[in-house]
Amino acid sequence: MITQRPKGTQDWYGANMHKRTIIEAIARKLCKTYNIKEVITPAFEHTILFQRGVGETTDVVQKEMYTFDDKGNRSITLKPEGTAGAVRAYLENSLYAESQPTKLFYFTQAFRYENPQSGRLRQHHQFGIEFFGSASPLAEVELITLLTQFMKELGLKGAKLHLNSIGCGNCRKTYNEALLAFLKSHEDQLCPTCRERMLKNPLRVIDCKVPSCKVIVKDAPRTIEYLDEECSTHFETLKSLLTELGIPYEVDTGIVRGLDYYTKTVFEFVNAEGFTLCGGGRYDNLIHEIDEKQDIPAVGFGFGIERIINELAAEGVELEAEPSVELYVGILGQEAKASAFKIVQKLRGAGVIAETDYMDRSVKAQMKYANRIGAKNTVIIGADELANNKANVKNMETGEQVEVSLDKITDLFTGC
RNA sequence: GUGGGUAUAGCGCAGUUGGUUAGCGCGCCAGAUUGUGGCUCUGGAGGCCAAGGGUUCGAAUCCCUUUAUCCACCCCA
Repeated sequence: MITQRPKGTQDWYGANMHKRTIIEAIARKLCKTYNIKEVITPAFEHTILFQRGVGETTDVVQKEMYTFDDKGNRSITLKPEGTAGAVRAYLENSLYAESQPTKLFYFTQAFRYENPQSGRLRQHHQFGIEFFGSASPLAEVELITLLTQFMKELGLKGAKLHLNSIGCGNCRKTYNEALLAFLKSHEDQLCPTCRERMLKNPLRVIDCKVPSCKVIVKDAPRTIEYLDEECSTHFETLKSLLTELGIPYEVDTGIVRGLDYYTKTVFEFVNAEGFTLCGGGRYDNLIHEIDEKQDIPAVGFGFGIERIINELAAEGVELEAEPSVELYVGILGQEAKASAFKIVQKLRGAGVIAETDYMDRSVKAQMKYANRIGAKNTVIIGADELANNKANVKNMETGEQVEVSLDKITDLFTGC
C-alpha cells in the first residue's frame, strides 16, 4: 500500500516522460514565435475562485473538486482547470495595466475527483493559453492557428476543429426562453436530471448523453439561431478568417462546454472517435465576475497532455527519439578510475553525452552494458592506454576502431 | 456515485476436473581460455499466486469480503 500511488495518478518516467518533454518543448517553441509568455500559478487557490469562476452549477464545482480547510481554516481547492488561476494572477498583478493584449501560456496539473478511465485521471496535465484584452475574432484565430500548427508539428492528423457560438448574456436571455419553452413542451420525455437542469441552466441539456434526451435535443433550438447582431458578426468574421487562412473547421451546434464562463466562441479539437483532445473558447464576462472593477474580454484553451500522448499512440506517431550516449568510457583496473573519469568529465564539459562504469563490471560486461544502452562508441581505459597515452575508440555499429591519444578523445566528438 | 473485466517473478503471460519442490518468454546477473558488445549455448538470482477470511486431508485453482487496476455511464482535458 505504501508503494502504491493514489488512485487516478500517474508517475512520469521513461518513454512517457520523454514524450511529455518533447510535447512541452514543441509547445514552448511555438509560444515563443507567437510572443506568448509563460506563467505558473499555484497548484491550489481559494475555493471561492473556482466557485465563482468555473460556475456553481457545473459538475466540476459540484462534485469533482479537491477541497479542504487548511490549518488557518481557509477553504482551499486544488486547481481543477487552468483558466481561473491565470485570470486571478492577471488581475492580482495588474497585468491589465500594461499595454494590451496580455498573452500567457502554462503547463499545469489539474485535479478532479472522479473515476479514472481512458484519458481521464484525478491528476492530469494541461497545456493552456489565455489571451486577455482583445474582443476581436483575431484572438480566437491566434489560438486556433497555434493549435493547428502545434498538432502539425506533433504529427497528429486525426483531430478536427469543431466550432460553435453560444452568444453573450444578451443573446442567451432570448435563447434560454426559447429553449426552455421547447424543453417544457417535451418535459415528459426528458431524463430526471435534465428536467431539473433545464430550470437552472437549460443550455446544459443540449449535451446530455441520455439517448431519449438526445432525440429531443436534436430538434431543439440552437444558440447559433439566437445570436444578436454583434455575436453573429463576430462568429461570421471568425469563420471567414479561418476560411481565408485555410484552416478547416466544422460548425458543431452541439458544443456548449461544461464550464460556465464561456461566451460567444466555443471550440474543441476532437479525434476520430469523437473524443475531445482540447477545449476552449471566449470568456468575455469571467474577469468581471471575479473582479467587478474590471471588464476585459479574453479567450483561452486547455489541451490535455495525457490525451495528446494517447492520440500519438492511436495514430502511430513516433516523436523524436531521446539522444543516445555518444561515448561509453570503460574502466579497467583500480588505477585507471580517476584518469578515465577525467576523460568523461572533459567530454561532458564539451557537451558530449558520455557514460562510464559505476558497477565495477568486467570489460566484457561493460561492453554488453554499452551495447544495451545504445552507446554509439566505446573506449576502454586501462593501464596500457595510460602508459602509451593511446586508446581505441570503437564504433559500435560498424565495429571499426580508431586509435587516438587520450587527450584527443573529446575532439573526435566535437568536430575539432 | 452506478455497471462490467482483471489481479501469478521487473515486464508480458501459462497453470488442465482442487493433488507433491508454481512454470514459459523477455529482461537482469555470471560463464563459454585470461582486456571488447550484438548471435548462440550454459548456469544463476528473483514469486506470502493482491489482502483477509472460509470450505477441504489438501487451494494459485472453489466460496465470501476488502483493496487495487482497466473499461463504460455522467462530465471533461
